[in-house]
Amino acid sequence: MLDHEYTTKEVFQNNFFSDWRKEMTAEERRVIKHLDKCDFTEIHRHFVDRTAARKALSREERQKLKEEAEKLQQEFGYCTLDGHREKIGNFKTEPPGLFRGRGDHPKMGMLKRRVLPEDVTINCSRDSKIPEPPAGHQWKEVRSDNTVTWLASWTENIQNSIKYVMLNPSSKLKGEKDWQKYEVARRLKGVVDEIRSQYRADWKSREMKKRQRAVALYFIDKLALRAGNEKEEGETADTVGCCSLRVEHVQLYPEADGCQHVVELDFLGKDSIRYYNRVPVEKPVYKNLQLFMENKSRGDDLFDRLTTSSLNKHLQDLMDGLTAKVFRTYNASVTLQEQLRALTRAEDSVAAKILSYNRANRAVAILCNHQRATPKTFEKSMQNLQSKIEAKKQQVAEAKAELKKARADHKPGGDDRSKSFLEKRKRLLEKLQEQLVRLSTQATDKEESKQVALGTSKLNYLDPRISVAWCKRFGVPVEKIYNKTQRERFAWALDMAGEDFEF
DNA sequence: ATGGTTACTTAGCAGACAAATA
DNA sequence: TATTTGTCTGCTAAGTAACCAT
Repeated sequence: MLDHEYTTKEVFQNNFFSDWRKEMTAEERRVIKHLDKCDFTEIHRHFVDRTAARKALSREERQKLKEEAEKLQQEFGYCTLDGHREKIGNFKTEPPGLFRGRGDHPKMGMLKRRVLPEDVTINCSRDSKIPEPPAGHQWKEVRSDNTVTWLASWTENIQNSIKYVMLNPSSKLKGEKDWQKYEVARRLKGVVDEIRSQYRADWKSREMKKRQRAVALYFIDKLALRAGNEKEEGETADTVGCCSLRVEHVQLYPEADGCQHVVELDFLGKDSIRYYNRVPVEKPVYKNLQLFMENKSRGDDLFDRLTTSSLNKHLQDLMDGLTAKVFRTYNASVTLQEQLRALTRAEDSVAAKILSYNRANRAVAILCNHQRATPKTFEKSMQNLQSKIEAKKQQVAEAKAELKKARADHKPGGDDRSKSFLEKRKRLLEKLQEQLVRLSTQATDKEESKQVALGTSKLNYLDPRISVAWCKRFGVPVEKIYNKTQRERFAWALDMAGEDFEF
C-alpha cells in the first residue's frame, strides 16, 4: 500500500497503528511505539517482487495457474437451486487487509480481519450436500432458510455489517428479480403524470412536511437524485442524497445564466462522487427552498421534516411497490428510449448507429451522475487515434488524386481496362472515406466519454429490452451492445423482447 | 418516530486477460 | 514473438429499503 496516497493520511496512519498495536505481543508493544519510525520497505519489496515474478511466468506456468483456478471455480463456484446448476457470484471470502474506504473515510487503515470458518454461516437445504468446513474447523452455523437468497454469510469487522455469498447475475433468480425491477418502473410510467401533478399541488400545501416531501420528490424525479438515507456520523464518509441534503449543499440564485430561479447543488454523493449541477427550477420550488433554508445554519438538514422512510411510505400509497429509487430506474430507461428514438437513423451504418447508442447511454449516465476518473492512458491513446486520422486523411487525399487521374485516362467510350481501373479507384476512395468517418466517430465518442462511466447505467438502470428491441429494429447485432457476460446477465431480455418492445 | 438488523442492489477501480500492433 | 493497448472481470465498498422491537 506504500505507493498509495492514502497511506500518507493521518487518519489512515492512526487507525492502522492503533489496530496494529492490538495485534502486538507485550514485547513488541514495548518496542514499537511510533509508526513513523517503522520501515516497511522490505515487505513492500517482497510484494513488488512477487508481482514481477507473476508477470514473468512462462506460457506453461500460466496455463497451469489458469487450470487450477478453473478447478476451484468448478468445485466451489456453483450451487444447485431448484434443481438447476447456477453460477455463484462471489464464492471466496474477502481476504484480510487494511480497509480502504472511498473518500474521506474515518475508518481508513483499520485492520480487516481474516474470515474464519467459525465466522461463516451456511445456508442450504437440509437434505442437500452440506459443504464441509476446512479440516479442524467448524461453521458458525448451518441453517436452511429458503426465504432468502444467500448461500453463506459472515459479519465483517470494520462496519459490523453482514457480507453475503450470492448468485451470479446470470442466474435465473437474479434475472427474475431484475425483470421485476423494470416491471415496477414500467408501472410507474402509467401513474407518473398524476404523481407529478400531485407533488406540484403539494408545493403549496399548508403542511411544511408535505411541501418538503413534494420538493424532494421533484428533485428525485427531475434530477435523478438518490433517496439519501441517514447515516451514522463518524462511521462513514460524509456523503448525502436527496433527503439528507444540508443547507450548505444548496445555493439559490434569483437569476443566473439568463435564467430565473436557479438552484445550485454541490455535494458528495455515493462513493464520495461530487454532484454539481446548476439548474433553473419552477418558481414555487425556488420559493420553498428559500423557506426551508430560512433561519438555518450550513450544517442543518434542508428537509428537516422528511426521512426516506416517510417518503417511501407516501410513495407506496401512490403505487404498489413504488420507492424513491424506482424514479431513477424509470427516468434512466425512459431517457434511453427517447434518445435512441431521436438519434438513430435507419440509413446509418452500423458504426454510426452504435455511436448513437453510446450517446443515448451517455445521456443517461450524465443524468445519473455516473462518473469515472479519466483513464490513465487517455491522453496517449487519444494522440494515437488523432495520428491515425491524419494518416487516413492523407490516404483519402491520395486516393482522390488517383481517381481524378483515372477519370482523365478513361475517356467516354474508352476501353474496358481503363473503365475497370476507374471503378476500382472509386471503390478504394469510398472505402477509405468510410474508414475515416469511422475513425473520427471513434475520436468523438472517446472524448465525450472520458469522464463518464457508461457501464453502471447499462447494467443497473436501463431495461435491456429497450436495447434488444433497438438492435432488432435497426439490424445491429446485439453482441455490439452487450458482451458475453452481459448477454448472459440479460438472457431473460434477449428471450423476451421483440423489435416492437416499448418500455 | 427511532434505532438496529438484515438483505439486497448499485458503484468505481485495479489488475487480469485478450486483441492489436510493432 | 514481444510489447502495447483496450476490454472485461472480480472485488468489495456503499448505497436503498424492508422489517422488527421499543
